Amino acid sequence: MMREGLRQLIANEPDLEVCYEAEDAPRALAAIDSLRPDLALVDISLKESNGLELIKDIRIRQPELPALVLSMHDESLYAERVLRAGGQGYVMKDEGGVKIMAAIRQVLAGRIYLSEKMSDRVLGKLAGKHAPASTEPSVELLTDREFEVLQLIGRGSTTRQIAEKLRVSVKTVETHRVNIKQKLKLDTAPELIRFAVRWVETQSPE
Amino acid sequence: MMREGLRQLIANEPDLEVCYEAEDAPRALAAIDSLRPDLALVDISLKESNGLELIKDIRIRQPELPALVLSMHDESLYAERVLRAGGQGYVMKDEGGVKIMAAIRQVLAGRIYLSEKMSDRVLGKLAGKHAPASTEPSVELLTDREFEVLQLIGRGSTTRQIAEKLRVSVKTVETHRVNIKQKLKLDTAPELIRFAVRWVETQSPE
DNA sequence: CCGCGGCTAGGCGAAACCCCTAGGAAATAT
DNA sequence: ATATTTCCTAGGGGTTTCGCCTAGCCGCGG
Repeated sequence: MMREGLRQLIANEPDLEVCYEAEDAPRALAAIDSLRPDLALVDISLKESNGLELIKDIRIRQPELPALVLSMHDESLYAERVLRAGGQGYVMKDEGGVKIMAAIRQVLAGRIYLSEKMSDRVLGKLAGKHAPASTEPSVELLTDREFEVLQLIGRGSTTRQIAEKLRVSVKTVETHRVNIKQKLKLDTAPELIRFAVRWVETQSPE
Repeated sequence: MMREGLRQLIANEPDLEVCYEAEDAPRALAAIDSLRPDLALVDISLKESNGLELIKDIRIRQPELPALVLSMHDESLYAERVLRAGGQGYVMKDEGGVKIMAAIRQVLAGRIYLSEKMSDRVLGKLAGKHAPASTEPSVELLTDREFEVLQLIGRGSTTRQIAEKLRVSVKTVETHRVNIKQKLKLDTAPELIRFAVRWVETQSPE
């Protein structure tokens, strides 16, 4: 149904045309090879395989073909991953037809599309970069001590518990937290904890 | 865009008509009062207020008006809560037009609609055989409001932000947090956040 | 009618958060 | 060799949240 609405939206634009709708990634790639579209709209909420791999495959086969990702998630992490995978834009499904069309046209014009709040977060980190060398965000900017604190935060420790474990003052831990937030461009304490929890999870399997 | 596709879908049915599309819950309720529709389609995507409250409000105002919930989440917990709140059905947005129409017609016919796997789970649970085998242990102890708070915590919101979003006092949110911690047997605030983040992640996998 | 669960919210002290500054040590640049 | 930067440390002070109280209101069910 999502696709139906999207097709309708595009069909209303006189200068745009939907040349194919793929059920899955293999068919999408095959169609891209044969039909040579100007733009690929990728739904990243696909169960069964993920859209990021599809974007990477598209990038390999046709580096010039821009990919605009439609997602139902509003997480900046996804937007970052999309850009790192080589996608040209990221727009949420519930954004409304106007914004989606704006995204489509912006990407067709060769630009990157991100919603404002996303671009604020993401742009600074990986603007212009096309080398996906580093896997995770800028965690590597953290010092050893900050890194240590981040991990303890990610395990659910309180500031006091961290201070005790590291044998330092609570004030010191607070300073580390502030520095971590700045380096990771996080605004609030809950966001810091959330990031830490996620990061710890990705680091240690299970 | 979602709405556009949905309207298109319904417009293609000769015997069905879309009488109104509401931007938010208050407008929806007002329109329900004046237009007296045969069915309410409720988007439960939980950005901006929540659909459960809307369903309850609908139930109060017009007990005979059936509500079919459209969601992008596929957790059985949602389906259960929807039914408990008085909804007549639960269907996922990416289900395809055919299934969505089937759901609409089934609910219009006075029946409850659930996807197969959900009805299996929900009915099985009500039947007494306890085969949860999924999700965290005691999240189901939470009330709707607590559940909502838990999700916002898991998305990295501060207490204040949650209070603003839910339009209640900070104190109320704090009370909810305390109750959640008790029910989930969590000791500290960071542990609560950690749990919430993990739980939210299991709801919308990458 | 009354109780009970759920949502609401205030009081209050302690803890955490946030922004500021700052010293000493080690690494790095000049 | 000296200067600068970086890192770890930590305090001051004001705001916010936490944690544990109590408590009113309402709808539902015995």
